[in-house]
Amino acid sequence: MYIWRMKLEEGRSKFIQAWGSLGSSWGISKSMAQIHALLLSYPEGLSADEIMEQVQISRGNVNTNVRELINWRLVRKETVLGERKEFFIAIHDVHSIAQNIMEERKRRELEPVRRLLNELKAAKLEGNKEEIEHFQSLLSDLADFVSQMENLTNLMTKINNNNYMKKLIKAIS
Amino acid sequence: MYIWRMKLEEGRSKFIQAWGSLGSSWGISKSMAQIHALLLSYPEGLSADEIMEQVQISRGNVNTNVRELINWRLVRKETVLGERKEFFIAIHDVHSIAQNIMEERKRRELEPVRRLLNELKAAKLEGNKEEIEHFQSLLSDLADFVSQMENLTNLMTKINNNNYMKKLIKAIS
DNA sequence: TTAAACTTTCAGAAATTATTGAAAGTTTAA
DNA sequence: TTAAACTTTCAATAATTTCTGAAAGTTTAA
Repeated sequence: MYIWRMKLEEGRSKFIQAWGSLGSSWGISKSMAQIHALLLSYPEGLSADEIMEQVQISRGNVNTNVRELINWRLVRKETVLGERKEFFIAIHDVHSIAQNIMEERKRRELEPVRRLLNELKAAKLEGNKEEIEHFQSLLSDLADFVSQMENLTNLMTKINNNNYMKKLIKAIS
Repeated sequence: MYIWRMKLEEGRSKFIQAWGSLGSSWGISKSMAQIHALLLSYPEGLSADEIMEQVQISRGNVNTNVRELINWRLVRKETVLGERKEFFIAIHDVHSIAQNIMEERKRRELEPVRRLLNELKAAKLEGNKEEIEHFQSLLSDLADFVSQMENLTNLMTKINNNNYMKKLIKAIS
């Protein structure tokens, strides 16, 4: 692969831009993904003004999306002694990032499915016998699938904290 | 849990509606998710007109989204002897569904990340030494994470075809 | 061939989601 | 207290995504 020279700032900015468009395909707003990329790329915390400046977005947008990143536990607020304003610093440990994203997605995506399936499973259906059987077997298959996904995300958490487990997974997969 | 009576059609329609809104949070268009839910709930294939009717969407929308479902390998075209029109039938096996969704997401989400990371890794960065070190260690951590996700999706494929493996996962997680 | 039956395409409209920016709210130092 | 420094909110607007429907394209039967 050809090697070229690049200013750190240029690399960072490429990373921020690219992470932003990737965010969209992950169902995350561009600004949120860009702020996250920016904060990941800095060892230390940045203020709202610095984020506005670097990502070129409004104050309101920074506020909203930083709050969201904090909800996802991907970013923490930091206060610096003698400074009035708040600083925002990313969680830098990739294992924690992965785990927090997984947990949030489980909560947002898997749990509503489970609720729906339980609701439908609880109903006594009336109509064509074969069609009902098909529909109910669909419901039960989906419920199994959801459980399996949950097992798998739990497994991922385990892997993250355990190098032996990581090797085991690699070996059997 | 209280048990109430419900017509099959009503249950199906609830399922379609709910799957549609879940689709949105999965980054899938509502119509695509609804069509998929409809087709999953029928043991046999449906024509474009039947889909339009049941999901209450336009012909163009059906055409676009059914094509997308076929790209994701979640639906197949079917022809019925003596019928001019095409029918669409869902893949009903939940393991295949899961596997195809995983593969498509891997392709769409993980691969672009890998490309970005490789591009940045290949550059010789110039600037503050500590900041560069931090940035590069971020890149390498992310690359590790991507590999681990890939291992995990491969593992999922294995699990699906192997009941022993499924139990193993449940046991260790 | 023709024309009926069907599928595909795509420009414009509608719906949804993200962003701005200014006003309101809060905290702190003096 | 006051006022400066900062954060939050949210109505209006912009950007993006999805959907419609009519026209163009294709296939098949006669």
